[in-house]
Amino acid sequence: MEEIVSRSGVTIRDVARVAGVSLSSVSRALNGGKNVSARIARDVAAAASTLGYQPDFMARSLRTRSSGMVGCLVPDVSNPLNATIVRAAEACLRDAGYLLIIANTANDPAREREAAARLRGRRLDGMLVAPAGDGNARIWRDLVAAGTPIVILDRDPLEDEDDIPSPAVLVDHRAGAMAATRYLVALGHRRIALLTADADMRPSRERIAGFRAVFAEAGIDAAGAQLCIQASPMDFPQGGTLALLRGTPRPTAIIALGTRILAGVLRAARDLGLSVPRDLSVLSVGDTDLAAVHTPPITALRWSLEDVGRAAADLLLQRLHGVGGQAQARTLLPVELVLRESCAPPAA
Amino acid sequence: MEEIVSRSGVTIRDVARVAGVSLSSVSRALNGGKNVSARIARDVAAAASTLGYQPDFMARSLRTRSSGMVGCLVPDVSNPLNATIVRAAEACLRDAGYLLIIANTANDPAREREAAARLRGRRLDGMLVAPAGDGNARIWRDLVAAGTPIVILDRDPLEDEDDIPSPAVLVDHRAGAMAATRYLVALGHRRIALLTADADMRPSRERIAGFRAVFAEAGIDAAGAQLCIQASPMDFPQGGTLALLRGTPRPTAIIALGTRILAGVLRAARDLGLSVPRDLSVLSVGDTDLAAVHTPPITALRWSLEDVGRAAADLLLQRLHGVGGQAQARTLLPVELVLRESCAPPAA
DNA sequence: TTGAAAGCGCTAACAT
DNA sequence: ATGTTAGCGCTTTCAA
Repeated sequence: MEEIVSRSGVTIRDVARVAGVSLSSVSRALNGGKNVSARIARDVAAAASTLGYQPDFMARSLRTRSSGMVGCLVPDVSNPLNATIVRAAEACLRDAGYLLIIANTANDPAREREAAARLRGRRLDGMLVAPAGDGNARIWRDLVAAGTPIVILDRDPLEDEDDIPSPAVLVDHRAGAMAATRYLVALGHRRIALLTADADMRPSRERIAGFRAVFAEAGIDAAGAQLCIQASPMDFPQGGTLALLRGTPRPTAIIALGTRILAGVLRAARDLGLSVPRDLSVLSVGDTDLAAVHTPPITALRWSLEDVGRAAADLLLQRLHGVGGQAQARTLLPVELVLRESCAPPAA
Repeated sequence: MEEIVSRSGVTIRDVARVAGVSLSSVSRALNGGKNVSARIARDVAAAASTLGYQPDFMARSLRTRSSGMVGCLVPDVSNPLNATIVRAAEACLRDAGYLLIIANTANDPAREREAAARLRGRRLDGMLVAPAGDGNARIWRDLVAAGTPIVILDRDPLEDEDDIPSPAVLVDHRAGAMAATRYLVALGHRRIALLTADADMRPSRERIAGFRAVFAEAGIDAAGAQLCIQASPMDFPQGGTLALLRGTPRPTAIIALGTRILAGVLRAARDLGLSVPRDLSVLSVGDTDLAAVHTPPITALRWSLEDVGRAAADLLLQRLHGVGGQAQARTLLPVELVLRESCAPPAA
């Protein structure tokens, strides 16, 4: 089985010539394999491998109007959470023969528009997207209308002209936040602060809603539920927490939305000489090394990022392969509360 | 300036018809703009925007033999270090009009081969790659030989047939490791363990070399330099460290190569009731939230991942745009020692 | 300066 | 079952 390295530029024509058959026979043999005699199949395979033939996807795409590529728009791949999602999605899509194209949007609608425009001419077969905001829904709706299958990642599902929501992978942040808040309330906390960098995206919104719902259902004075929302000047987590913890009355527990925030909270607590959990209970939304390894280890809300990526890829593949009709257009992933040592009853 | 949303399928032909000019004039007007009268330029622009024309990159690529895409092969995007590099590179390349395609190789040569094969037919204009090992050099050399510009990320540079090494972005891990080791030695440590999950890739190799070099140059008994290399069963960091710390004599300081390892070390120290830095000094190679926020904060070796990504993208763009000849084919990035509170003189 | 025409490499009718 | 032909949408000679 000899193999000559292709110096690029071996076309289907060359294969046809070497195999002594027609162009289309080669195409058929190499693709479907339908309506191809054994002899031709064999000769073509031999010729192709001898020449080191590699089909040209550009040309193929031009004909078939499908690129074998899927776009992925995320706020920021360097965020470990997103990165994990992307990796899982990439693995699924790769196995199905697709290439993943990533574009960072920095949660910036302008960037997102730009990316959408740039991807439009590329004939992407589908998109995984975490939209930056609602103002931008139009650009996605356009893509949807143009027939590009889209799967939304943990954001509000878009609705098309017929009010059919696009497929989406959602995480049950509300239930998670409720579990976390209930846990703190059960420990005796009545002044709980929730720190977040945004309140607009679906995940934060849902968490905040869950947080409030627990206060309401428990009949606790809602004034105890402090919301600290602060679009991020770089030092927000630490600075914001310092301010919060210096206030009176001080919250006895803090729910930190995200690794960044958690880091700030822990730093601030240390700066103030507050001991966790004796002086302050800390609960992280999102489980990372930082939470798991910190001293003391931080109780955290966790959900499977791999599952998010996988589910998104599956939903998309389902639509790409046209299976299952409209079934299972939505996936809701559970959130789990990982009990560790950062929460305790408030000091009397 | 009215704008009608394209329902996809607006070709250059349509623009030509609407603008009342020929196909080629549109192409010229839209691209170079050379040899185009002002009138035509205006009419074409108007028509294009009215129709919401988007050039078809597939078709264009077929003609020009360049896809406007760059591949990026990394072991694992979900590793925050890689992810940061990827993000920085993506930003640079995007600004230059390129799309980034990522492929995870899991440091697995087989995967890498597969990815290389899959990307070959796509006419990628270039590649950023962190090769998984040396056995695979051939597949890259083939690509290089076929004319695809490649930039190596923090791995041994490949050499082509004429022994010209490929462009590469290297981090000065050896100097970093030396600085770290010297620091510990200066504190009085004589039994220092270096924990790593691999010893083959360039970064680890260089660090180990630096580590040993310091022992040699200081004339310290090399037996004090304990190397703990362990390809990762999932619990290696913790388990391996436990074993190490139970041994006699126990190392008084540990250098942890990577976040994963650091997490394991910290966990193990906690399990054993060892206080950092009183009973054990810990130094992290690679600076992350975990190191910065831990109690106590961990002294760490840091280098700019953004710079790695940016430098790689720049090197590649330089070659893509054919500027600068062969100049500046190599970038060596510095490593910095961030002093924090996890290292102290060993207990007497 | 502009237009006509020839492909890029491939797939998919359509004949045979 | 196999071959012939006509494009996919674009850029690029080559004439005019």
